Amino acid sequence: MKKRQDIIRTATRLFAEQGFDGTTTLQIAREANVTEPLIYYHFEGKDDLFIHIIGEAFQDYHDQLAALPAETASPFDQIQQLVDLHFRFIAEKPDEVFLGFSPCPAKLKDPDRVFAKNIDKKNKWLISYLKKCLQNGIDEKVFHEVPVAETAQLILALIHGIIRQRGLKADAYKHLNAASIDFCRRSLVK
Amino acid sequence: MKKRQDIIRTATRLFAEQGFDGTTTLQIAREANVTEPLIYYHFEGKDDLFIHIIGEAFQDYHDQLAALPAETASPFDQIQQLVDLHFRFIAEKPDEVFLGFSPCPAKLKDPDRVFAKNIDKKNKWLISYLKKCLQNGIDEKVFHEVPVAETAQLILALIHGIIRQRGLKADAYKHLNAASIDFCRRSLVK
Amino acid sequence: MKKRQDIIRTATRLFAEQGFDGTTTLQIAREANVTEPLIYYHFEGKDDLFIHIIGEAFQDYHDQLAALPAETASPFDQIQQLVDLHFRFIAEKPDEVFLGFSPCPAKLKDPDRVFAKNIDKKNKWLISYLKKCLQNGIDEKVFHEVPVAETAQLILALIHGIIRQRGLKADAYKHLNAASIDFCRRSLVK
Amino acid sequence: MKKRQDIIRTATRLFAEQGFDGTTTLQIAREANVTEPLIYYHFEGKDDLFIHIIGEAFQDYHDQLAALPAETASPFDQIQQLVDLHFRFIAEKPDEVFLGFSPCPAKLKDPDRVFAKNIDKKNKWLISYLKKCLQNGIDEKVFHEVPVAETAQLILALIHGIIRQRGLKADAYKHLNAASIDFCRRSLVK
DNA sequence: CATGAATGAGATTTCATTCAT
DNA sequence: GATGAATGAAATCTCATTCAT
Repeated sequence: MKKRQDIIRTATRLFAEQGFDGTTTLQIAREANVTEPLIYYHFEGKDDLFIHIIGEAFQDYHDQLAALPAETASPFDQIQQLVDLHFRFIAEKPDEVFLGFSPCPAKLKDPDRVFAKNIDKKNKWLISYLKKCLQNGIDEKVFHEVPVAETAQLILALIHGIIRQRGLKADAYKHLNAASIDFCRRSLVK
Repeated sequence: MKKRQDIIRTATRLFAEQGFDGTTTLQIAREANVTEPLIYYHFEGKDDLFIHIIGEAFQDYHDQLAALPAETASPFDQIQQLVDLHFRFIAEKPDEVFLGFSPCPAKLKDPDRVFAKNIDKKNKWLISYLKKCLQNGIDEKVFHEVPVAETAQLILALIHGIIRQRGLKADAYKHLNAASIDFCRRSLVK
Repeated sequence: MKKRQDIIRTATRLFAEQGFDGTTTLQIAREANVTEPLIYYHFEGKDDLFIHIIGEAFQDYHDQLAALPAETASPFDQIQQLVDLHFRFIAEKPDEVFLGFSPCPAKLKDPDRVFAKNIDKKNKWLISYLKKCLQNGIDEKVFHEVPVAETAQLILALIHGIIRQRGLKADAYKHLNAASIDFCRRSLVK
Repeated sequence: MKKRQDIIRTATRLFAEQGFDGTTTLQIAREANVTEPLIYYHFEGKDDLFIHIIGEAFQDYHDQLAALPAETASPFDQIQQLVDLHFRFIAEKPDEVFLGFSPCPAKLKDPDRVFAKNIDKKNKWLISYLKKCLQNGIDEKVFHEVPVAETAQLILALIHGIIRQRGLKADAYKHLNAASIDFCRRSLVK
């Protein structure tokens, strides 16, 4: 059972570092100190292993998104919570987040497009959340009159861009987090 | 000679859509309406084809970077020029830019790490450019007192994030461009 | 193009000798003096190779069945023609016939059950042909009053049984053919 | 101890349905509701399990063959007894008989060719038995003057052919048995 | 008896690349 | 320039079998 975790941990790292297609099952096995067939004992195949990893990451992520204080907080607080959440998640599980925000591997036989739909849904949810916050802020006259759709897209792009920057230290994320919040606040709040 | 262009065009698109490892030479050949050996007539191999594509994109990109009005413009103008440049480039050659800002394929035998070094150099140049602009702005008291390193990284992340968002229409890029500039201006300029 | 035929010939023999599951693609390649990937160049896979072989055999067989002189001949002549046809076919292409009368390999992904349906159709056709001949013979009072369904099944079993006996010489088939015809004639014709 | 029987029963069915090579130990275990290692507790391996099944079937079969009333009966009675015996056996243990009359799996490591020799011996015995009966019948002027070797082979083929027809009901075998006996009698007995 | 976990050997398949023409 | 045929190397996956408990 420990070896199963070794496989998952190693695969997560390698998939994030080299991509799904750039990672071989042999490499995963070697770096996890197991034999190749063990991967097939615990998972149905390379695809299944990947989907399992993504699934777990999504689960965790969605739980945290659902726990966001939706109504009570002020518009900017809500945005800050969203940004903070992502920074926390990045610092904690950089590989998983990276994979979760990467395009679906072309070869992955995903007949029901579970994968693609999840990403799509997640992006739509984030955009919708940001748009709501921005609109509220504008309506309440606490935000400048920014173009809502574009600004939402832009903040999301900022988050994406930070996720893609891998290999930062925990400290660096903390400073970057603070700078990002300040950057957005100055731009949005009157 | 037309077929050579077909190969390059098709390969560029497929590499961007599916990644280097996720794209086979057979697929490139089929979608370009040529036979596989023709790829090897025009290029030394898959790696060479990829490097050629990246190289052309970099060339173009570096030329445009070099043409940025370094000294004369105001600090924010300089930042705007950089952002605008990327937006123009994205709208014009989305696949090439996407590839240029993607991590190097793990399997690419790049003994001298030409590829990796180029990316590194490019990122360092951009960060350094942004830091210089920000420092100037702060020194000239036209910018707020932002943390220079983090803010540079953040603006770069924003650009990266927009590059990763593929599939937008030309019009969408225009609006996003304007919104981004305004967003940054409000945040930076006193 | 010659090598393609070598693959087909070798595979036919090996599939007949050892069964589909008992034959490896490496063995086929070795005995056909080609490399394994060449099999995959000419066919989509082991399954496809097998289906191709069966398909060709069936085609040939069906054409010969269709050429049987249905109406004109006397009831026993019709039966004789059917038996003779099979003996000719066995002597000529023992492996193909053997495969054509074997159960479908369990592992063969045959989603549309083309294979199973073909065998079924063929058996039904043969039984129906034999029943018609027998009924005609009985009605014309040239045959004994045998139970039609069972006797048809029995003659078919005889043919099957001979097909399963592999490794006979051409001469042996000739004598067995004659003996079979005489055996049936004595049993059926008054 | 019950599980041992479950393994044997399931393996027998699967080997008959899918062939030795087409059946995996995992499949046997699953369909017998046991775990794979239990198969290895009760048998030395897949080969051993198969040989055990064949062995039991042969034992039973040989005992019945030995009990055939050799000398006392009339020539045709002897043939009838042989045919009846097979029909009884088929109706009772269709899978075992089917396996007993199938070619030896290519992969079965059978260094002493026990398996192959058994089949050979059995076929030779049957042919020799039938030839003796036929010769006796001809010598006693109760049979037509048929070619002995070919006719023996032919009757054996008939039996083989019926064995290969799987999935018939008990009733169907009864009728087919009667029809077969009548068919042979009319053909042989003056 | 019984099992969950693990593995060595090997089967099927893919793919970048080359050869002969 | 261009191609059909072919291949070495390696990737994914299967399977009979064993080990530790």
